[in-house]
Amino acid sequence: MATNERRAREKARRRQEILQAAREVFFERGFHQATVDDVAFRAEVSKGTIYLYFESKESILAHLLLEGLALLLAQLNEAYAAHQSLSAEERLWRLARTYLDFSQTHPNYFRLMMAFDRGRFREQISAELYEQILQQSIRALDLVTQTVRQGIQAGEFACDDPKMSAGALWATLNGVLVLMANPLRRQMLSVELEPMFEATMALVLRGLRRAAN
Amino acid sequence: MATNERRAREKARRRQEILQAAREVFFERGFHQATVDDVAFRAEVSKGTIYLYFESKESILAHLLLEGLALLLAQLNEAYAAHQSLSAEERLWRLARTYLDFSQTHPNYFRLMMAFDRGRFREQISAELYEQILQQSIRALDLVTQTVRQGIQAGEFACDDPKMSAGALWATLNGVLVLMANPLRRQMLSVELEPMFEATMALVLRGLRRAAN
DNA sequence: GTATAATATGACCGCCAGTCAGTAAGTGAC
DNA sequence: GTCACTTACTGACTGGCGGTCATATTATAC
Repeated sequence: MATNERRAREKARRRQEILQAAREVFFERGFHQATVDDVAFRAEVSKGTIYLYFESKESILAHLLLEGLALLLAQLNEAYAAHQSLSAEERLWRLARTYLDFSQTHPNYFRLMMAFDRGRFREQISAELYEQILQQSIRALDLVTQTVRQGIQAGEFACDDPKMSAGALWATLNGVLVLMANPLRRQMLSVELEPMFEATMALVLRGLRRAAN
Repeated sequence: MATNERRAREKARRRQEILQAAREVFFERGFHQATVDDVAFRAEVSKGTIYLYFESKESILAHLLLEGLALLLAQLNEAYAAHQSLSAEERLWRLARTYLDFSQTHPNYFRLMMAFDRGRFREQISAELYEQILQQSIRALDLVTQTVRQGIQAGEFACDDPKMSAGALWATLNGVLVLMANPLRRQMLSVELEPMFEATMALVLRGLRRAAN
């Protein structure tokens, strides 16, 4: 009875089609402007069907966020793996730049990530899904933690808690990216994203270095 | 014709009453859960009246945000003015701690601030109101910039762009506060807000100091 | 070919932000 | 006091949307 398998495959494909449609619609019109009917129309499916595959509008968004996280993680992993021979500081730079790059090439996914910790999202998706997303983002952070740890072992960095330092670094980058995402803010600070990003990274990494250096 | 004055006064009071009701309702039930009818009921006014005083639900929220910003600015100004004799680094600590303190004692206002740069808000309030909010937040940043500048002049800090450094510092604090606002994140990082905040500040300030130190 | 299960549909519901025709209260002139 | 007029307020109503469910359609099994 291979029928069941085929069924499962078709079901999965349908789900992907809906997700694809949602990606297009949400990214084109913005989550709040987009309606579930829009998604249904784009997916060539009735609205009811959407709800056979996802619990809610927010849940669809959450799955898109997971996609984005997977993408980011892949890029970070690549950056992490590719430069084992470099100094920890240089590798942190690469990781950070990968993140910056991601935020620029996939602004929609990035926006989703930044929105995740906030408000409704948390309340409107299932606990498992929520935790899944959190887990993924922790994985990204672990790459940073590992690198910091290696930097400490190599005597490059002077700090006693790599986890905390990694967290601080991560929070800092998020802070900069969010702050600078707003054109009017950039204008008022009269700085562009890249220089600000560079300066902030330099500042924090300087703080991380051994005093000797 | 003092009548007009009284009229204006009454109008202003009504407005304040609505704002007061909105503050209570929004903070109690959350912005999205709360309805305009709730606010109207609490203000003992019909829904229509609400819309005589505010353009939209979001606009009410924006005015609450302005309140919060005023409160924060007052506290920052106080902290800034009170410790002129201390070192720039110590004064940055005080400013940062004031901010941390604000985020804990007025979590609702703080949440509003963090939400401000994101999504709908920007799209759903008037351009003037939007810019007004931005201006206020820039004022807060200016206190930091001033302090950094003084630190440079005093030879405490080694950096060439106080504005950028202040921006970096500000972004960093925001990043930490947002990241650590989520209980599950704290759990996963196994750090509490305060230690993380301290560690991050220490890290950045270390980066700011003259190498000599 | 028929019984059964799996999928899909779209009219419908409840909710809510925002509107507007209508009402009430206040004001100034005489 | 009352009339004309302005200002302030009201709440029933509208349109739009997320989500549901009774019904229809299609596939499968025997």
